[in-house]
Amino acid sequence: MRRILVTAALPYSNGSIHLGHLLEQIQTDIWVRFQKLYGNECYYFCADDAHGTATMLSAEEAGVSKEEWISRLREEHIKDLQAFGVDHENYYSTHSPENEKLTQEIYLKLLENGAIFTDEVSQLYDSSKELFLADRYVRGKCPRCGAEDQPGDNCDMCGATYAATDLIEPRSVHSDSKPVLKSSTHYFFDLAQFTSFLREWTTSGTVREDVSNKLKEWLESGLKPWDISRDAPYFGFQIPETSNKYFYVWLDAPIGYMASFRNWCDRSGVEFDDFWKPGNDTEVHHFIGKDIVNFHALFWPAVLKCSGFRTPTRIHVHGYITVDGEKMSKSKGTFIKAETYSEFLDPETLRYYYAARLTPTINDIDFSFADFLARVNSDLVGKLVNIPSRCANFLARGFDSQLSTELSEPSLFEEFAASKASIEQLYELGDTAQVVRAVMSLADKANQYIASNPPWELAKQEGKEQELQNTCTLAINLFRTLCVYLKPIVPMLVERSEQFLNSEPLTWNDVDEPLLDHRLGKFKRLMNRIDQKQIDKLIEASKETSAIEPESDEDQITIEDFQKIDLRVAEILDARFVDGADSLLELKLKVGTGERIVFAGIRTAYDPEKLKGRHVVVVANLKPRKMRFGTSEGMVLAAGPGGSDIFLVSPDDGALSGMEVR
RNA sequence: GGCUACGUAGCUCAGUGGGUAAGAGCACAGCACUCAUAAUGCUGGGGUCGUUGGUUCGAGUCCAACCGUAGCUACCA
Repeated sequence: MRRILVTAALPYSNGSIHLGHLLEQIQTDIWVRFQKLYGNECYYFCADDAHGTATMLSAEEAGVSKEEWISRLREEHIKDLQAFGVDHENYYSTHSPENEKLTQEIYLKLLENGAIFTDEVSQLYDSSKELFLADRYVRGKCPRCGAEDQPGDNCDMCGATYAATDLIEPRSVHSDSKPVLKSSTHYFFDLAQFTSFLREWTTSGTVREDVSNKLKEWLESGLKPWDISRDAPYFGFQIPETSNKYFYVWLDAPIGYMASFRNWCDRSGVEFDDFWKPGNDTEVHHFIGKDIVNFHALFWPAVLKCSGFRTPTRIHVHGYITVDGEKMSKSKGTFIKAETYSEFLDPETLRYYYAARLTPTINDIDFSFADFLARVNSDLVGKLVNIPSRCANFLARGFDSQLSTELSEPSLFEEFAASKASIEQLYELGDTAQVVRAVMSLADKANQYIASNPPWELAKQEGKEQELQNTCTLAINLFRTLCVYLKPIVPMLVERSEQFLNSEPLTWNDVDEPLLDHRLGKFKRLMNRIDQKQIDKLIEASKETSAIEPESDEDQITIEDFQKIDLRVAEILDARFVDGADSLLELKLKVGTGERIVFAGIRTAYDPEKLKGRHVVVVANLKPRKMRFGTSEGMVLAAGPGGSDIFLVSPDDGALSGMEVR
């Protein structure tokens, strides 16, 4: 049995979890769940990355303490990740006593081993804010192409790279003031001492070849000292024996992996040293995005090596996420937060889609809504869930949900089991795209089997009862095998399937032994199809209101157009649920002297009892519309994206039913 | 600008050390079926493999240049 410690990169304490974080967290979670299901000892750790200038300034802007700020975000992050079934042993924070202790211990080791030195650095300084400015926080005209408002490291317009001091008319983004050059002592880690170690380490199977090729550039152009200190004010850990120097956030961030683990060791009984001291046969795996390879595959192993810890077993690097072919955009509604996603769509659909797209390469992954809809509906609902759905009834009706004592075609069951070894390999490599393809091709075979031994025909024939039961038994067993294979990817769907199978939680080796002579649970719908409308709502809700683009002429209406709409104040006389409608409430409205019935899609946000007596605004001359539940004679106005965020428009006190609104 | 990757049917991808006539799933069209969430089964159309040039008896595969996309470029994290 392997003993494996796994980490995903630390989300920064400066914003919500979004599709990008989820790609990595889900990828890692799938890998970990596979290892556990397979029978290995595997632990998954993460944390919020709390330090740095950005969190410090955000807290200040929000008017709360830094501790309050990061603790709020951490709570939110944990909640979001749990909704997507991401199951960490511990989700900690880099701003923790364990991390401070480890960071200082490691620093002192580096110092003791002669890898730390100091040097004077002159850097742009915002004297009104009394803050040294990272290149990112200085903007000005590009020295090459003259483009306005470019950051201090490279130009977004022409791609030039330069130093912040080269910018024309530089200004601090914090105060708009002109920065001045100021000198200060910085602490450096002498990375060059580890050149030959890193050359060896990066080419010994710890990273894929494409990643090590990229790292060659760093190694061959000569490793420079790494600046690991920042001047006060800075949010981080203070460097021992200094009064105003702090550790750069990227020094303590990866140490946060260890700290999160140590914090958990203290309550779980697992030995910290088993995983972090050299000479053990345990494994450490980091999952990261391609943007932070240098920190994890150069700085981090060198720091570990120098301070007497073991180095990672493997660094798994993934690409970036784009949405419909473009970078996520707040104004287009493609900057999708975890919370918004889970409001409109089943989080597990994202797990499946990501799994279907993830390979071990650093290629970017495009979240294409059309592809997403098609894959989830066609694969999970049309193929997989369809199998029990088409057999369960026959077993329930004729056989009291009892499986037969033998399989009609054991060879087919064995064929499914024979994929086990190759699927293991694919999971281990992180090629879940191929796992999904392999499993879906098996699901096709299961459906073909049913089509060529049609239960609905057997059910009509006298004396074919045994054959019918056997056919359905095999189909259910094929489904069960597929559940085992997909369990790391869609654990919640498989859990519902386990309830139907009326069996213990499935384990990897269950694919070898069929479930026979066994009573199934009641079959319930295992998964719902995705409706395009849900996606539309998700995009709408993700659009930031402040990012609304100005209307074009064609979208504008005249005052005459507007006057055609008869808006009236109405009093809600009665409100009640509509049977069979998930989102509708039936409202009885008093508009002036008349009464009318309006169906409003506000059930997810309002309790009918609380609506009685309330005044709202209604479109009074809307053509009545026949619905399944009755005729709706108007429309009440409300704001918001939907779900629990619907806000009825009400007049101020004093307005009377029937009054015109204009 | 430099570096590392990527570019194959409408979409997502597979194409082993260059070698039969470029594959799969989805989407689309036709047929069949009606157990199943308009699910399933069978059949079919669709590609100058980013562009140009080169190496070779032979190139999607190797080389070069160019175009496009992404990331990095050590002080964003």
